[in-house]
Amino acid sequence: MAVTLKLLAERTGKSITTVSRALAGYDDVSEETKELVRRVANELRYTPNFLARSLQKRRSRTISLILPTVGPRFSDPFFSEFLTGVANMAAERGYDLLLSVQAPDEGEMELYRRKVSSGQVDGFVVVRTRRRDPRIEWLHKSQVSFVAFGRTENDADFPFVDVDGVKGMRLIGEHLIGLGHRRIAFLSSPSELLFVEHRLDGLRQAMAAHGLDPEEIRILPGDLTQKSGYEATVSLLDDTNPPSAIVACNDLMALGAMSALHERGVSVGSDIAVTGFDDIPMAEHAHPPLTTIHQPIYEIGRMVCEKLVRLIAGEELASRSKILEPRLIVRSSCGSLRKQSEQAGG
Amino acid sequence: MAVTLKLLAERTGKSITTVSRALAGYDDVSEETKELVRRVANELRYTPNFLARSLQKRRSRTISLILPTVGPRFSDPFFSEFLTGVANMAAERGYDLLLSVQAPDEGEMELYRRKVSSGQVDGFVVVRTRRRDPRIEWLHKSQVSFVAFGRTENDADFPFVDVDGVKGMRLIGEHLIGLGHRRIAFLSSPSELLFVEHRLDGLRQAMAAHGLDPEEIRILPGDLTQKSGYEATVSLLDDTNPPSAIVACNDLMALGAMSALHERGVSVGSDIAVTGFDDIPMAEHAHPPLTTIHQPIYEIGRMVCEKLVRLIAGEELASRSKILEPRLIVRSSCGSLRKQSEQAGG
DNA sequence: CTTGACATCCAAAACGTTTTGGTTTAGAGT
DNA sequence: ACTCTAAACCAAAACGTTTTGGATGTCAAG
Repeated sequence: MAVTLKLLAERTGKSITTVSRALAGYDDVSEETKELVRRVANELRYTPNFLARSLQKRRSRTISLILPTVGPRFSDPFFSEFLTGVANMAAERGYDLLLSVQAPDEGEMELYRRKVSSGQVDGFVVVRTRRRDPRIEWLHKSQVSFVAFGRTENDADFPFVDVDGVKGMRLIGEHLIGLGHRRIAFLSSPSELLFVEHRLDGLRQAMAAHGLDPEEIRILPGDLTQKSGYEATVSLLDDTNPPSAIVACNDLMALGAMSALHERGVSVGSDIAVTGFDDIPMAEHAHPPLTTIHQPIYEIGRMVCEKLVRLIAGEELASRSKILEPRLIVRSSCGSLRKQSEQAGG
Repeated sequence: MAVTLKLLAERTGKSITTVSRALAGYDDVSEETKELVRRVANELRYTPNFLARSLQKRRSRTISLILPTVGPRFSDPFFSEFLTGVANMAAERGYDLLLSVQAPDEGEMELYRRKVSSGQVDGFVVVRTRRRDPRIEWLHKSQVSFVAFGRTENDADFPFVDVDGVKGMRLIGEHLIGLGHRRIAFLSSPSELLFVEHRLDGLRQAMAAHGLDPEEIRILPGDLTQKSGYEATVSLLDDTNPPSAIVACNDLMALGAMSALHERGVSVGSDIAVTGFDDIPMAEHAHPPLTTIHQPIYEIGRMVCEKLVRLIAGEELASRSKILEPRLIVRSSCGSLRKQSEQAGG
């Protein structure tokens, strides 16, 4: 049925070894023979059996990405773009991408272990890193190739790509303080995720740098979803002394906040400032467009994957880790500068 | 290094055959031996080599999803949820998911072919079906297992899951006409995608059912992105006789339209009605919340995957295809009923 | 004592590659 | 005539499973 080396050997009158080596381009095969083999291989549309090859080479040219979902359903606007970056780079380098979904529980580590010891994958892309991350500890200890998107608290030196969240949120803070905001609320999320901590730190640094007390930041819990941004904001509005600026730790929560504000008739941009973080596609088209920090998420996906492929190939990485510079995108959700001066003038 | 059947055989003093059959639960192995083998396998943390097993069984227990991206980057809010559905069901059934990204060009079919003939995957999930879809033609002809999300024009009877777009958009049409709208614009996209055609048909049917001329629908080109919804709407607003309702063929375009309307100071809901299709998470939190058609996208992912797994296992499918009933979600982007009556009263 | 049935086990082949460790042949050098 | 080298080739082993087709031993029935 399938076209195998055996068939090619019969058709060319050569041995399986020779056919194999001809296709692989070894120079102990004559030019004529190579030509012949290639021709017949093309005619019969020969495709090497991936399983047999991987079994023998003990390399599967496959990388794994295990998505730590919380509920059964989740919706991360980042996800598709990051994944496309990873998948595109993987394809360019001749790798395949095996995707799994697994809640961060007891089963999680077992899944990692099995993927490795079954010979299925050569390495991992780790996403949504946690403060103390058992995945990274295990992968590091087991000497399995991996690259993370995000950092952890344990000081183990492992390869990762991340955006400088501290600096990013400092930029947001500076921007808001520059616009005159003093009463700031921060829409947070479970502190298990380290990047949230980074972002809050950045905001605190900006406060401190301007002689303001970082303790004055009003911190509200959330879980990164629009819904939780909405709910947190509703509770804020019932307060006697509501903040003049709402700093959300991601865009989704910022959009939820804006939704609550609209509902209450509070005008975003003039009555209150709202900022996000991530610059998801929706941010630009929100109403009003959202001031936020841009993360080049597609590029990050590519970088993570490229590092991983290098690692698997045994190359030395010039730099194990890379922290990207954040970029402040000023839109009108904090009031445009023009508006500010108008207000000052009026 | 790795724990193999050979090692287990040595440790238990049995043959490789017996160890293999013990673990597989055959009843030509004594209970004691099974117990012994299981114990040792657990102690040594034996994991079957996936590649060797698949090679021998000629089944990889892996399904493939090849994402037909347009540009290098894309952002589909559906994607993450659909994929999670597929991946979750795959995991439940003991399957893995291999993800690739490939533009719909010459390379596309070659990729499908290679995945099959390399023995890498047992079947495919096909997404974003096109009117005449070479992927489906080829898979059908080659007798490869696959399930599609969406239909095609060619009448080949293949398994798919889809939402009844005609009916969905008819519901939207009825709703708008019931609210008194007559001048309707439709934000379309390249007609290569069949579902867009279905949706337009539904709108036409609603018009015709109420004695209105379907030809009166003003159709504007687009490409399913917010940006194109925005641009189409801007061009509409420059018109002398702008429509009273904008029907977008998906939510993203509807959000782009709303963004343009806000910018021009047109009030969505009272001055003009806007509708979407899909019910992405953002729709609920838009300003105003978007009236749209709900698609249970996570469930669809699960259904598609389950059908595929069944097909691969050689089970007869009770129903090869499934067309889901659409559900109209009325929010306030067309004006709330209360508002309507207020207007009437004033 | 033979036969058959049954329970338990296992050697070898197979899946399709790549790698190892050769062999064969022709021609050059001495 | 002999050895050496280089070019071209290939048989067999290996990767780790599962399956095929027995083999062996025990016990009961005849």
